[in-house]
Amino acid sequence: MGMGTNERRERERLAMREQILNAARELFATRGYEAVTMREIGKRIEYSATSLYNHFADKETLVRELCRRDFSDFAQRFLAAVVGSQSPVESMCRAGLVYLGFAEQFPQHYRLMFMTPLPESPPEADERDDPRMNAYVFLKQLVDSLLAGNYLRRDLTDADLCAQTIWAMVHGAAALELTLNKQEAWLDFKPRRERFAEAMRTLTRAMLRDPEAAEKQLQRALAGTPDFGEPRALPKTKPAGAKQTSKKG
Amino acid sequence: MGMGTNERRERERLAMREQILNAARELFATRGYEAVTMREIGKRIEYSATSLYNHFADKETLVRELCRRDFSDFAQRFLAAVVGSQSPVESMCRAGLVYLGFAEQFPQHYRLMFMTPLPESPPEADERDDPRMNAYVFLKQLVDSLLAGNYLRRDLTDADLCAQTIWAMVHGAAALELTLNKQEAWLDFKPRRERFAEAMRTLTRAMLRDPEAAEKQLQRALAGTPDFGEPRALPKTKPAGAKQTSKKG
DNA sequence: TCTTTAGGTTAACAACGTTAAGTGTTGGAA
DNA sequence: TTCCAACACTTAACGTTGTTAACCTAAAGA
Repeated sequence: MGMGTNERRERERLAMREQILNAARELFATRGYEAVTMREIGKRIEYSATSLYNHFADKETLVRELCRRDFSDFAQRFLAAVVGSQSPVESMCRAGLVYLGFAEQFPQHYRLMFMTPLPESPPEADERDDPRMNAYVFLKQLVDSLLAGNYLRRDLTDADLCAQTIWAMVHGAAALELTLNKQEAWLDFKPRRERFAEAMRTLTRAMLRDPEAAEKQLQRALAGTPDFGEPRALPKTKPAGAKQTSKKG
Repeated sequence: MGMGTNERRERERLAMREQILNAARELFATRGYEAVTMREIGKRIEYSATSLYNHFADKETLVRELCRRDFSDFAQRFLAAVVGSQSPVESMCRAGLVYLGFAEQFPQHYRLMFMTPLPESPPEADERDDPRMNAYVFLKQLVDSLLAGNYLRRDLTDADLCAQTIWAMVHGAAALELTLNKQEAWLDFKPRRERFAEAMRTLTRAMLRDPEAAEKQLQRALAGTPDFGEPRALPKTKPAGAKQTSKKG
């Protein structure tokens, strides 16, 4: 007997791991990384704080595993957003709004993913080139198709430079608001929808050969994004990669 | 006798305050806010950590005072950069490069100023509307002059929206690099100069009526910015505002 | 039945920001 | 001169943090 014992233990171990991740996700997403303590995460799942260290080397690797999943979730939103799109220009408009919508709906995730310096965590081989895992790869493919279709201004030839410019614009529009989170009365910060739309318009007007046509696509994309919604936490995720981040791997 | 006693004490008190600020500035600028401890700042000036609390309520207000001065220094760089400028368009190009250059030269300061959520510190009355203290006011005045001179695209009418779009673009270009600080080999991050130039080109092409003329101004401004230089710490500052941030004010 | 091992616990550590309590020194008043 | 109050500073200490060490306990395999 005891044949399936190891399997069962492995299953239980994985379940515990998921419990930790889900509890941590919820806490981090509402109060931010630094404000959440290991003891608190432990209490949430009715374990002692030290037992978390059986599954994650430290707080940092715990949050990195969450980020890893979020990056994957993030990338897949782009893939989903461009299905049915009729031109690369339309895809670009939709993708931009997906980016901005993500930052708005999941601000704490966004903060961890793009506003906190990552400590030495180069993506795994399978994450590096897969647009389902790495949104930058998706963006670059999109720029490639814009280049191939001669949609871009003639002097734009470097796909990486274009991709990074696009990224910088949407990141700026998203991040500025997260830093100035409070309603700073003196600033007259414009409503998100206006700022996001103008950011996208800036990109299309600056980079595309036919900005007028792009304006129509942008309006359609905006209309198809009914509302960005309230900030919340990402839903729970399933193991996915099943990576070994544990100490006792 | 002892007539000037109080004055002398006040002077000594202020000198100590400056010592603390200068030590803190240097430490924060090289290792970042969180990595620096109060004990360490104290040791640097050969005092105990607790004596810092005679001058600043806590670590947070200490760093905020540094930020306050940096904001002022920051704003004055813009004023200095546009003297001799022959058109608002030229001013815009120069100002953009000043912004990006600042972020590059003083990355830790930039991080504190624009990438860390500020805790409830509305600017003082004299900082709110003075372009020497508040760079946003400078930027908005610049946009106003662009609007007044009919340099902007006809559908751009809201000065705040324009200013915030410009800000978002340059912030994105600057901040992305600070988050991805390591040379992430997989990303093929373009050299700063290329990315910054393209960010400015994006803005001028998207917002100005005559992008071709702007391109010339931009090239001139780029040529006038020989090199962004290496990251370092801001030089020491003099009391300036002489605000009372101390506990025993 | 004994041993090993995985997975949990409580206790403890070092470091942090910060506060409390104690120590001189100094300028002015009696 | 003597006393006192204010001040600048120091050392101890507190409460929390992330993390490690020491211990326990139940279950699997011999």
